[in-house]
Amino acid sequence: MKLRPRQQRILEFIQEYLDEYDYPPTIREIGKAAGISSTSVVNYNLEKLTEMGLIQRNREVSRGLRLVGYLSKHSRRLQEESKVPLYGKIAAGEPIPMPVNPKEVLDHVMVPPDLLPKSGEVFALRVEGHSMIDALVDTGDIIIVRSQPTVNNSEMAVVEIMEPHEKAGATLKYFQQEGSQVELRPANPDPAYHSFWLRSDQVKVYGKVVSVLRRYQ
Amino acid sequence: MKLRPRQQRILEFIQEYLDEYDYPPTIREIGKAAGISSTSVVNYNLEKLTEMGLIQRNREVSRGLRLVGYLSKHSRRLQEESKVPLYGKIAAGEPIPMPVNPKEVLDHVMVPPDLLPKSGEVFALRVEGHSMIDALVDTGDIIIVRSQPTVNNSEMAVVEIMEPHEKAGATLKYFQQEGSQVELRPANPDPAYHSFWLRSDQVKVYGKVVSVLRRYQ
DNA sequence: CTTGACAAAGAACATGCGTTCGTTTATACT
DNA sequence: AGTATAAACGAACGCATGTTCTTTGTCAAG
Repeated sequence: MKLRPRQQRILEFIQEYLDEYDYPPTIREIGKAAGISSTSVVNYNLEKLTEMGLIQRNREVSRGLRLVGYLSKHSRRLQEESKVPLYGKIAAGEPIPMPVNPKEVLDHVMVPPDLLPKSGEVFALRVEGHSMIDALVDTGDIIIVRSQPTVNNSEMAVVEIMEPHEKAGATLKYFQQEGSQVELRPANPDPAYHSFWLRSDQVKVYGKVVSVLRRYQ
Repeated sequence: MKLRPRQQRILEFIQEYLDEYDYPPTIREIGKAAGISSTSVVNYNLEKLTEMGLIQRNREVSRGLRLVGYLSKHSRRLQEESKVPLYGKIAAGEPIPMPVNPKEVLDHVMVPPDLLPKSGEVFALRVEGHSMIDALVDTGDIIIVRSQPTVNNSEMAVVEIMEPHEKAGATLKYFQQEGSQVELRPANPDPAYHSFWLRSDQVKVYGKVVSVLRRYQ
């Protein structure tokens, strides 16, 4: 059984009404909002919605209905605020081609508000590789990145080495700019990891790392 | 103006009722719950509560009241579940006397559910010191600890070195037990940091580290 | 064309439910 | 004690609101 437009409208209205008043509407209020002149028609549709499990009713009780799965405005805001999109993996090591750009959201990560910047867009990435191990970031960690087109020197940044550079791809490194030269510096004493030096126009900055989450096991 | 017991009871009842039905009670339902025989008395008290700003009313409307600051059961659960008590600082370095025991809650930390273990009590500590730097944990980090009386070898643990040992105090170390000997091993190549060897009865285990949160700046 | 299920309408009905009012009982102040 | 104010009671009132019943229109199946 599928939802008719009128029933869709009724559900919408109930939600709007709950958001505004914190208690459910009466049958007549629903009727008015959905352009239904007769209370019996509203009742009829509410019964259908009940059968479909979308609402629950308490008969003989004024405003005796609840919207299944309804979250208060407050709850929704709370939940939405702490949800950060996870775009994919970031190489801490050799740059890997990575779709930071095509903002394909693979998943969402809940992040407590204390770990988010006061302003700005943020996104999350899962770290792959060991180049930033001395910066206390390693494979498996989730980093929270604040989107910004530039970063200050010595901040940990998500950057992309642009085509046609042979090392083209995105990577996580310390960022250091001297004139038009940019150094992308790893944080690993192992000589296998080394800085990249590039012209600033070969590097696109996605943002800086603002926090790190790690789960053991 | 202060709350009379009867008014307290009314507020309680409205909350309970909302938790159960998702819509507010009628005056008569309130009266019944609060042992008030007359609807006018309920009305009288609701007016008082409105003056005090504890509820809001829409006159002439059935169930036309809202509880100021009410959070749905669902919201409260969501908020409560992710709130972890912060007991204080933990030494990653020389043990410091620390009140892990007197469960004085200094603060609370919001922790996303993905970073919490499926079961068990957890608490949070702020790391002080550099001994675990090779384990990617350093000063300022927040560790989430699962309370448990024992840990497996090579797990990162919060332990207390018991009195009357000269180094008595709580500390964060890798835990390694061989027979009745316990090694508390730091993760810092600097020789200034070194393992402690103790008899197992000189060590009390508080729990193991399950996750780490870090905020830059 | 007829039938039957579905959707909608309108009216009538029966409670549900907030309001009002006259009265009575506590509580506090002088 | 006397008076004013707050708190509580019970009953009556009336609009609010859910329910039920009859009727009408639509549309697809037989």
